[in-house]
Amino acid sequence: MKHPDTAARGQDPSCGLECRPRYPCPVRDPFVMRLTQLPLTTLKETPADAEIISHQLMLRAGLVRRLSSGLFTWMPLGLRVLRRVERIVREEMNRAGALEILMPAVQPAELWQETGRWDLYGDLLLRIRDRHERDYCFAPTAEEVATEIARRELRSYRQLPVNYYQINTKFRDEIRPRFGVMRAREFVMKDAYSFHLDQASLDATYDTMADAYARIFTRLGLRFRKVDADGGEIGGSRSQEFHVLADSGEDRIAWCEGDSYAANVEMAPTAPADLPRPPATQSLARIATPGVRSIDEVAAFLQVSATQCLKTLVVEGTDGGLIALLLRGDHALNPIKAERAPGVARPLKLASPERILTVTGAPVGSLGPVTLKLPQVADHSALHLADFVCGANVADAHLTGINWERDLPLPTAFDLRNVENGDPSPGGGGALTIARGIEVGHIFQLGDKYSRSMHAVVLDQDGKERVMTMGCYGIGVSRIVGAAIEQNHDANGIVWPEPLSPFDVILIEINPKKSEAATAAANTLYNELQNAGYEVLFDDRDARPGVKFADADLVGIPHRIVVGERGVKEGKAEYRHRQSGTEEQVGLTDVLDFLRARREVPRQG
RNA sequence: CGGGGUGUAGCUCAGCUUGGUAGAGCGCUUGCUUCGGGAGCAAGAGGUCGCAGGUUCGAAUCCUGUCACCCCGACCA
Repeated sequence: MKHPDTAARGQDPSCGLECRPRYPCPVRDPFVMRLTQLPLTTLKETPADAEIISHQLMLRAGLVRRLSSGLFTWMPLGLRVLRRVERIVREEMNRAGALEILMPAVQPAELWQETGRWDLYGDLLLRIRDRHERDYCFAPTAEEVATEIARRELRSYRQLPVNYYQINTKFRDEIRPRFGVMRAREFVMKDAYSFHLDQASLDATYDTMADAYARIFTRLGLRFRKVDADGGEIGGSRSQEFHVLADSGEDRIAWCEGDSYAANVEMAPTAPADLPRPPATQSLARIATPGVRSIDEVAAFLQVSATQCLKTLVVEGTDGGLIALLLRGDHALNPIKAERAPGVARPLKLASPERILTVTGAPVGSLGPVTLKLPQVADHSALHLADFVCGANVADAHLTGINWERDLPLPTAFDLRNVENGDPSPGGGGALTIARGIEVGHIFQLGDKYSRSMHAVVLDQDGKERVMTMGCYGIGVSRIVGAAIEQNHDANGIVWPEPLSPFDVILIEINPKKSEAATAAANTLYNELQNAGYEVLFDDRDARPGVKFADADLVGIPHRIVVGERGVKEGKAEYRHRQSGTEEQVGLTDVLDFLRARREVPRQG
């Protein structure tokens, strides 16, 4: 039997069907918005396996439940947040001229074999076999399918450019899922794929997408940065990431206010020092350093700063030999840069301690460039050292007072290290700031990597086949929910930005069984708010006030209206703003006007 | 994959060293009293102690294996 979904807001709840009193008719409201009808399970205690705050709060507030490693069920409140993110993403993608489609989440191996990714993708790809023993995968991304669609549908340059997108579940069999929905194995992603006749068209769409992304994250109420990024395996010339700023982020990004330079730390270049190297003041000496291995130990033992030490890392070379990489003691090797250094094998691989001992005769903790019989590449800042300290290539001994050119020749100079807070910006506008970010968006220019291998062509003006050039553009929809919480919470729980909150307003009635006048006032207000277009969560539970307040704070709905016997006698309700904590008494009949003044436009529908 | 850790009630955990009838707090149910920031009292429901072997008169506890989950690392359009 079908429920007539006709009960208008604010009207008699009767839907014309017989509902037994114990089971109130569920179609009374446009959504189930009464807490007596929505089994919300909040947790006072933090579940043991939740590491970061967003994961803890999502579990405590009943937004998601873990089913298995990296797999989550989105519960009613959480799903509403996810839908709000999707909605904004969808609106802005449509506005930017992209076309929504929905591709299969399960994809045939043949397509992935065409581009070679069936073999290249490795264990991250979840492979499935059907009853006919045919191979499939659960899509971690959809370049192949999008390209397949384009090569079948698009015949003429006149149809270009086209930008297809979808919002769909993806699966990546992550080695280690963690941080709740932030690095889940199954997740919701918006992915878009654009097709062009030439680079100029690709550039235009790429820029349009960059603008759309900025609009999306701005509308979501998030603090974010767009940064230059490494294209990674996906290839292509231009690539930028959008990061939500949060201390728990897995990425580090660097930017400069002075010149608007911004890049992932893995990308930001360092330059040779402007100033000449300081003059040598010490003479070379050899010191016994029994048991001293790490830079920290060396610095402590010799009473020098780590910045006076030279770090020697040994990696495998392209010719099968070893190469020494030299860094200042306090600097960190940047693997992506190191892979570009002359003679270094890709992917970067540190040499094993055993092999280093065999080849150099010295243990890992006692290496240094002086007398080292290996090709050497030095970071710019390592070459700026004077009177520095390093291993003596003999166990338990270090050299001090070393100076370039006097004690050893200058090796090849290269940019090998990560930038650090305060390093000069490549843009020349001052010092870099470094912060942690959560990658929530990534845009790429793919070029013809996929379209060429899959022969995705159109005819140009001259009737000649031209391989289309492609861009792709991703947004981690479910990850955004976690990232937003990382950025917006306090000691009492989540503090949703208005556009993301599962509800616009939470209405709390104090002691529902005590005062008929208060109950009537609360129900009237509830209906009025709904009629005005607000999505209202009505806490009509027969629970103690403290419990309701605590739940309201935990769930984080931005605007709270409390109706109780005390206030109703004076014709008042109480308003509280979740973020600022400010409270005000508001006349029961003034609530709508009051909220209107405090909120952005009530959402449509 | 390497290293570390944990599996006992829905959740957080104790009990295990030294084997002897399964525990606490929170949550849940019922009643009474309460009621504007996570109430009090009383009475309840709820666990084949991850699973499989083994040792033993007897195993949550000891042994072996196995599975799951978590943390660190490597990895990550």
